[in-house]
Amino acid sequence: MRIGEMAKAAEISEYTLRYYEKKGLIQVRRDDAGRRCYDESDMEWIKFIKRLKDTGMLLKDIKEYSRLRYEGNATMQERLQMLEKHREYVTEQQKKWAEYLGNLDDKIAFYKDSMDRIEKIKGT
Amino acid sequence: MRIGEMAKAAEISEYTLRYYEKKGLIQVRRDDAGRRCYDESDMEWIKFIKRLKDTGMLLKDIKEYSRLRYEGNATMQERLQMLEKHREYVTEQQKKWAEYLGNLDDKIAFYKDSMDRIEKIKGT
DNA sequence: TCTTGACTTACACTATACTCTAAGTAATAT
DNA sequence: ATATTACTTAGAGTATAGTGTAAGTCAAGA
Repeated sequence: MRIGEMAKAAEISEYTLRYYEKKGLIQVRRDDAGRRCYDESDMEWIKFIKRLKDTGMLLKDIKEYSRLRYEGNATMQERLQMLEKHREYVTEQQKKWAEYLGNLDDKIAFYKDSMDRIEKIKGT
Repeated sequence: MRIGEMAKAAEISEYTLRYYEKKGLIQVRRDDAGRRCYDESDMEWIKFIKRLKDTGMLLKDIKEYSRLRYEGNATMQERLQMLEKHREYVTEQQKKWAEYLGNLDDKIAFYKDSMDRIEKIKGT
């Protein structure tokens, strides 16, 4: 798979794919002409990067995880630790969002109530 | 309350307070010497801005909400609509985080299982 | 062979959100 | 009176994460 195909399949721009590679997040094989060749494992890895990023992991941390991943099985323990730490972060974020939803609902209820009162006054 | 005090109370830097004001998110009264004077209602507003920001609302959208807020009661309907739209966004984010937590747990389980297998092989 | 299109590189530019500096003013403490 | 501190402004600099451009290479079809 070359870069254009990969970009479409993974829903990520070619620019971003090259950028991630330059940053050290992805390592890609080249063909004889020097063009990037992606395979299924690259695809999975890119999708995983997207999830890490979408849940607030910074590229510099994803890069660190990536480095360990390309080092192989010996780094499994470390990677597991990173994921468990990130898991904590994710559950914290969930709490935050739940709390915020409560706030927002209160605010919305308050607005609705205020507007009802205004309507009532107008009606009298 | 002057800017230094406000910054500490709201846990936000003086730089950021000035930046938000310059951007049009906050409108602040000045004293005779031209210094910013914050009151309790500013405090509440600033805390609300922080929550909007923490839940992914862009400053330019917060600015729009702010503009309506400073315009007074006539804009309540519009603000309510913004909040309800943002509420949708927040619940979507919650779903996303829940889904991601599932993925992450699978990945963690997979790592743990892989490491157990490696241990077993070593043991034989 | 020529052209088209997909690729390559290095580097410049953009957006978002701060963060800091420089130069100056005003109020307060010694 | 003077030094210190807290403030003021405009504008520059930083971090993060892309996004786009320019110049050139390579391969495949007409």
